[in-house]
Amino acid sequence: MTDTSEDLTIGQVATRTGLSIDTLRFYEREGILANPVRRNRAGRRVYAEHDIAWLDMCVILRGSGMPIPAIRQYTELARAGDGTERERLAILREHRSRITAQIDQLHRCLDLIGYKVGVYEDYLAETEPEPEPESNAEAEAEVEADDQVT
Amino acid sequence: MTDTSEDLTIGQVATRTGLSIDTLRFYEREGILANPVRRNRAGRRVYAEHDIAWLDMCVILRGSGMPIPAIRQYTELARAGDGTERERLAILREHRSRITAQIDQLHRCLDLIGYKVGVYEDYLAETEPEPEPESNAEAEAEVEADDQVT
DNA sequence: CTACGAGCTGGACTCGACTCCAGGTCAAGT
DNA sequence: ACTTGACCTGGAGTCGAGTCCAGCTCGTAG
Repeated sequence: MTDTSEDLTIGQVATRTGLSIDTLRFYEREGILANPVRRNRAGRRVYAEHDIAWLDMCVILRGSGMPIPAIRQYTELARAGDGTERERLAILREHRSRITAQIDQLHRCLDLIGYKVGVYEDYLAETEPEPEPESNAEAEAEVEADDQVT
Repeated sequence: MTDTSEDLTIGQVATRTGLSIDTLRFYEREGILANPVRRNRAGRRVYAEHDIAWLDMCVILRGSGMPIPAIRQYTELARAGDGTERERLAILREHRSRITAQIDQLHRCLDLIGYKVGVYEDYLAETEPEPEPESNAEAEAEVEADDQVT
């Protein structure tokens, strides 16, 4: 069942997931594919549509900083099937809390940067109202260490 | 000027910034300290209060994923002083846009996880309404590969 | 005097996540 | 028959960001 339906080569999977071929093989070695990849008689990998879906998920999780061991753990539980739902849920919840913490941290950084950008914008608006289209004049300005700009 | 005011040892800076001593020396080698660290006659590093402020900023920037070369670049401009404000502003703006992109990405991941958590919660609520306080019974459930749980 | 704790240096090591490479196989096209 | 392109393997290399270590120097306390 589900045999001649929609088989994909590693190249196709690479273009569709945005991962490199090397990374796909690497992920396979790392055991984060939902099920062992089939091979054709030439020994080449044969992927199915649902591998794409799984990999898309992996891409999102990786993009959010989930380390490969955690993804592998989740994958193994999913492979094991029934009875592992609680653990999978725990993994997801934990990663979610890490993500929200990370978002908070990023917002703190945004605040900092927003403040600094404001300072610089004000400064530049004061001192140089015109954008000055063409000039590579090197200004050897007074380098007086000012604690103003932190 | 500003000599005997508030000198700090590397150990104090480490505890106050949360960075390790090794990391502080590493950052110094990487050139992301606003000004060269002074030394006492024994050759030991002597930090000042404003180094803490600068390092706190570095910690925030690093925490938001800004790579060390970018921080160094910014630092060098800040060291160079007047005339580099435009460039500093550009660096900040660029990093800001990377941060917002990253936040978006994290939110997308949160959506995914939120969805999955919901699925698992519903599933567990259906099949096991009681939290079952004490039980390590290993349920060898039917392991039928279901595409339901992606 | 000796021991200790805190620092110092240069350089090696680790870790995570890829990325690259040499050398080989296979199927299809010319 | 031969070339090409896509794929294979095992293993080495890279990169970023620290982290660790051996062996040394101080200053102080017992």
